[in-house]
Amino acid sequence: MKPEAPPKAVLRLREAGLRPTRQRVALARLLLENGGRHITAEQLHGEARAAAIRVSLATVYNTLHQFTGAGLLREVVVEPGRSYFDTNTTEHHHFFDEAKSELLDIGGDGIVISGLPRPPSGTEVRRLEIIVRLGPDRH
Amino acid sequence: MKPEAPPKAVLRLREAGLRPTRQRVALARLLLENGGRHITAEQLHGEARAAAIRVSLATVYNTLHQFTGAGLLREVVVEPGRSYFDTNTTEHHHFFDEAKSELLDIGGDGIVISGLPRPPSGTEVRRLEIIVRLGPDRH
DNA sequence: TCAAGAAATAAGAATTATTCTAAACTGCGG
DNA sequence: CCGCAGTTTAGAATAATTCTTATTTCTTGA
Repeated sequence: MKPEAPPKAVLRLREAGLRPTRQRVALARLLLENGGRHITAEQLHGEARAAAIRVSLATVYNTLHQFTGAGLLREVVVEPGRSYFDTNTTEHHHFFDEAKSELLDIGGDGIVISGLPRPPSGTEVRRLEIIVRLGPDRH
Repeated sequence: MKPEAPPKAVLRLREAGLRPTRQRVALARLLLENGGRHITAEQLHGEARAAAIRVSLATVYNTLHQFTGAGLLREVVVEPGRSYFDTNTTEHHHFFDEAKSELLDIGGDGIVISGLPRPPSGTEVRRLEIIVRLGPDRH
């Protein structure tokens, strides 16, 4: 008799209303136990395979979207034809290095935007994102 | 003898170093003579067909990218799997209505952002974009 | 005005990321 | 331990975009 304490990932999933299945728990571990990541579905699938987690690519996509819906992840779209998922769900922004196709967080604290018009009637703001696109320093 | 003055679109293309071919001139007219548009390749192809311009989808894609490279257009990426091209190349930002999949310009004047960190070394800022994502007003 | 070479276009195949489908599997309440 | 709703899977399907190759069209210079 050893009443195992449920691992943290299992609790996070339950709180989010998602059944803690084998693959969701495994993916949650990869994602949520290493903060500050920006990862594509293919990359996560690769990491899962590398970690000997048997999970299909379709499930990786499903899971990423479910996590996003549950507020565990944030989807970031900066390149045509590819989505990144950000494990940082607090208010923040991004640098995007176009040469390396790499996202970098810009902490949300201390950033102030003034002069924005109010949204058109019938709509309200869901999220405000700043993307600072970077290229190689030409000098 | 009637020494036709070259239409404006032809001049714009020449300035940009692009040969004024039949299809480029036609697409330039559709795009540049109606300011403030946000259009996808498929949409532009549709408009061209509607205007009885015979042009292939591949050429529409090529042309949009060439125009973007030449600074006549700006590419805006807000949705996974689809690119918009913006005929407004002045400094400005966007509302994105997620329900209608529609972009709206936010004039760049009077918008001030403070508190941004400087870019990582080896890189420099190519463009700064603000995207304000909108959803239906829930009340 | 014409010919030749360079550049551009078109049609369809190919690619890439993602979503869908239908069947097999599994966590969980009873 | 049963059963079923919710999940997962493999592979097919889709959507946007890019590539390939042959053909066509600009431009230049004789």
